[in-house]
Amino acid sequence: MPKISDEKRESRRRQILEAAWICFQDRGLHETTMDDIIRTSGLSAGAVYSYFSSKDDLILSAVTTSLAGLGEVVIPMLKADPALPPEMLAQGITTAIDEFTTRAGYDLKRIALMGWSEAQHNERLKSAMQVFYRAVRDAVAESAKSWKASGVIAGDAEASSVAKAFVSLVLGYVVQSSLLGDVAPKDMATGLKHLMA
Amino acid sequence: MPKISDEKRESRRRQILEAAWICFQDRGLHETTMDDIIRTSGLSAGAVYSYFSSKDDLILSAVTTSLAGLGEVVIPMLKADPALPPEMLAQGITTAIDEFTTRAGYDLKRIALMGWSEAQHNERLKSAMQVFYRAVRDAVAESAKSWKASGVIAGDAEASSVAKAFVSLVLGYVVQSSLLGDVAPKDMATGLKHLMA
Amino acid sequence: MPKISDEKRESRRRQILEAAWICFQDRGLHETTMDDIIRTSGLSAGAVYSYFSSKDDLILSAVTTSLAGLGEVVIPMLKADPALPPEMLAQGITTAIDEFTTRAGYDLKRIALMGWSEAQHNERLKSAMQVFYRAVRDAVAESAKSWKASGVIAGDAEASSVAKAFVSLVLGYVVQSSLLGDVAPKDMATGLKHLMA
Amino acid sequence: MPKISDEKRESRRRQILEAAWICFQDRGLHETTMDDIIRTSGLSAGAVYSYFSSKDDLILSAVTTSLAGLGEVVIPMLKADPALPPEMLAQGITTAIDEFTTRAGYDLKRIALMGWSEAQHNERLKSAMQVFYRAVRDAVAESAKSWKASGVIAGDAEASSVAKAFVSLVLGYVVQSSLLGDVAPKDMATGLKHLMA
DNA sequence: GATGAATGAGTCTTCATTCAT
DNA sequence: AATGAATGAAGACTCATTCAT
Repeated sequence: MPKISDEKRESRRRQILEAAWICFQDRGLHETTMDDIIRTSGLSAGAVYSYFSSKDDLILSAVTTSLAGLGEVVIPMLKADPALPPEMLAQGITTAIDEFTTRAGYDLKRIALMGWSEAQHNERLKSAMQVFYRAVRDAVAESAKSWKASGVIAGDAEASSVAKAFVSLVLGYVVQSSLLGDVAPKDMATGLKHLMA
Repeated sequence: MPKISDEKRESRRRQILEAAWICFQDRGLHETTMDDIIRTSGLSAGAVYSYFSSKDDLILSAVTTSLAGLGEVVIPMLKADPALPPEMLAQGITTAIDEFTTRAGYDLKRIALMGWSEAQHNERLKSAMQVFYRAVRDAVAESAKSWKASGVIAGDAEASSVAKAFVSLVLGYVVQSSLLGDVAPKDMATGLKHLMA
Repeated sequence: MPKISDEKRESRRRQILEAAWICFQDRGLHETTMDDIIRTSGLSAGAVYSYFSSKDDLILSAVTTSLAGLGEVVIPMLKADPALPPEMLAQGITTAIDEFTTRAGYDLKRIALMGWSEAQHNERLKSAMQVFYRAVRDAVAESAKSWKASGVIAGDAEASSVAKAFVSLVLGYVVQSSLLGDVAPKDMATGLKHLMA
Repeated sequence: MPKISDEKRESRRRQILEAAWICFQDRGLHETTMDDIIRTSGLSAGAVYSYFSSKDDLILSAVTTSLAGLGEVVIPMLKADPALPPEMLAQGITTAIDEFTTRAGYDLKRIALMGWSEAQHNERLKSAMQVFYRAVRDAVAESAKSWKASGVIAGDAEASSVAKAFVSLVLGYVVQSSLLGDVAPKDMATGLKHLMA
């Protein structure tokens, strides 16, 4: 029995994660049953369990993997040199989120929302998410320093507060988009700009 | 035991809701069992079910009641005349949220977060939440018009985009507060002000 | 507090029994809840329990009372002198059953059927029903003796077997009527007559 | 544990049905708990539910399967050519019922009785039973035509009424047997013969 | 006598996980 | 390696009955 190749393993994991995303966003993290995911993935129960040790593991992986993918898109934008000005960054990040999260049949934004909720009483998930969001916020704080240096914002502004407010704007965009569905990246950009005028 | 008085009924409902809030924020909406709530409330299963017809009903009531209470605090602030300027409104609302949501033993902000997640696949809850958040956003849009009129923001600003951005800031505050825990109303106020400078 | 009069008590019992008949025939003996009966009767739980000590008691009373009422109609017919000939008796009894059991909103035949089923594992009810049906069968056996005496049937016929067959015909009429609904007393009379020709 | 064979599946279903018959006749259809059946079957809850989707499904299957088995014994007798004369048919069918229904530890006649009762408020069961009993009655009507043709009964007899009366006799036998327990196939045969003389 | 809110044991059913094949 | 049938603990909800008022 030859060992399965690494690519094969990776593609199987992906296949299961994809199934999990679909089910989770359809039914919620805990209302989704392992059987839902198993059936959607097209694999057997045993197979799924050989890739993910438990449902909790699958939840953690589903949320953090989606976050990591999003990070790959967003972080470079934050590290752009020269730093993008606030309203362009707001539009850029929210647009990137929209583009990255909107998949065939599901929307990872909603998975993120579910992850925040789940993290309230799941320490492992909470830690993983905190690492991610703190990294994002730190990168925004760096941008804030550039903004101060280049005179885009006041020189006595606190980078950390600016970063917190900016991150709120983005997180709130995800909430509004998932819950009300009538917001666009443009709203964040122009709204912020006018609020800033 | 002849007919119970209306106040008594209301206080019993409250007692159950209080128990539900504690359990929900501790264990999550679906990870909480009815037995958890029943035990925490100090009542019997039958009694709880005579006030709430199902767990779903209890989830809906727990989330919407907490939202309604919050609305009573926030809406007047939005309707203040003359309208509070943006950064003061941001600080005022986030402070009010903190004060209203922080209870003995639990934090309703986390219940809100769970509600957003649950609303993704619970239409009744989603509708109820949409009504609330749209009302809030509409009120913010009214404030935005005042801001335009009084020259606080540009005359050609779109009130709706300004409202969407502002609401994002507040919603994002709730997320950041629940997830990272290191944000204060002051951050939103000063962050916004500096972003606006 | 003056004791309630006997007529009043009797009419209350009747009221509850009537409610029980309606519910039982609608939902079945065990699928009917005490609350169904309580609500249908228009009385309070306590009131119903002051007339019937338990649900089992109510089931027993509902079935036996309906049987007793039926007996009052059927027994005289069986004791008619001179005895009615078989096919007229068959038609007479089944017609009487139809007339007695068909009430506004329910049909006691169905209650009888439920009683037979319940009696399979309810000894008290079984005994009560056995007393009734044996009495009926004994009366039929008496008629059979008259039939032999008057030459309507063979002189060497066994009255007990004739009675058993005749009673089967009547019981089977109840089953067929409740289950298939397309039988009439006339069918029993003419069917029997032709089978006898 | 790869796919189980069809025979294995069938035998497992049988095992559960057998357990259900035992419990149902002991305790009644609704007084029997799923746990009773589960324990009696020797399987686990999950296993039982993988063969029968609900208690209702199990009730329906228990009753209709027993009916179907009985049909396999009785229908050939009704279709015998030349047709058996009435009293022989009566004795034949009731004897077949006795032989078929009496099992080690339980009696399917009682299950039939419970089925009739249950059918009063269970439409799916009612339909299934109606199909069966109508088929039986139609076959009896065919026999009645033979009887007319061969002069066993009057030429102007109505086959349908004769069939209805005959079926009543058989159904009533089941009732009397289950309720009073002192009837034998012979009683139906001789009782009918003498009633016919 | 009457009321009806409260009790809590008991029921059906689900579902994460395992392991014999 | 893979399969999917089996497990059984746990969960939501019901309902006969009681008893404080």
